[in-house]
Amino acid sequence: MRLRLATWNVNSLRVRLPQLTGWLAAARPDLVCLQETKLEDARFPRADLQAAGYSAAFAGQKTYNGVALLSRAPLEEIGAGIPGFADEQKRVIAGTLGRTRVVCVYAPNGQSVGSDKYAYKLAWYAALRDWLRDELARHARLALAGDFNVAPEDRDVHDPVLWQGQVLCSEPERAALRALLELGLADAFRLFPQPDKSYSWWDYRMLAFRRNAGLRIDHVLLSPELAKRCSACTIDKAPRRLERPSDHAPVIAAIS
DNA sequence: ATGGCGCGCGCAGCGCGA
Repeated sequence: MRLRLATWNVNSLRVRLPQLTGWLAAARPDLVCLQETKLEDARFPRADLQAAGYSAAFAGQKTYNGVALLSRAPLEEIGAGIPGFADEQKRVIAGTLGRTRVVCVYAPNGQSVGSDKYAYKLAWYAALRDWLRDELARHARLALAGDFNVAPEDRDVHDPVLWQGQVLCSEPERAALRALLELGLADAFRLFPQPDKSYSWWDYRMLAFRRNAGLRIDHVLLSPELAKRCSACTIDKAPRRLERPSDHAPVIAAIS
């Protein structure tokens, strides 16, 4: 099994489709988790992606959220949402490729610490953890990838003092992410030596990308069976340099 | 710095993202 697994928050699939197809041709991933497609399912560009060599499974809605899985080989056991967690927001889609289970997530942003959206974020994380515990029991080879909207540690934050206690960096959010790691999942990016100041998201404002004022909030988490087969994990900053980019860069993991 | 950008919606300017 050789698998190149990627995740990318595209911030509107309609706008980013040309960049996505260009990136697919250049990076040649086998499986891609997309977030913030912002498309109803009837508007999903299935034919364009088929022409690019990928079948798709998707769960979308107008304007907000929306997730998809792109795969060179057919996916099975496709399911949207977290079972038992009623949620109008399309944030989760899962599928199985051979013996590998892939769960694509777009975690809630949380808006600000203490807000209703922050409470929803923590409840969503608790439901995700409970479900993943069962999924991991069923699938030794499991990848959980997406936009987690949490920077795990201060080294994942360009200015930890500025961000201390803020949404995306607060201790309850970091604890929620750690609870996933405590199920046995490994942060693929940290399995390898990485450059300092590696981030996956940069604000559109304040020349943040040029200043590398970013956060690492997009992650690929791997079960032990996949982690021991993982040979690399990198953030591809090239798409963030294009005209009209997504504010997120893709993260790609190689599994052998 | 506490705005600034970019998206969708829809046709003005707002809600939202992170």
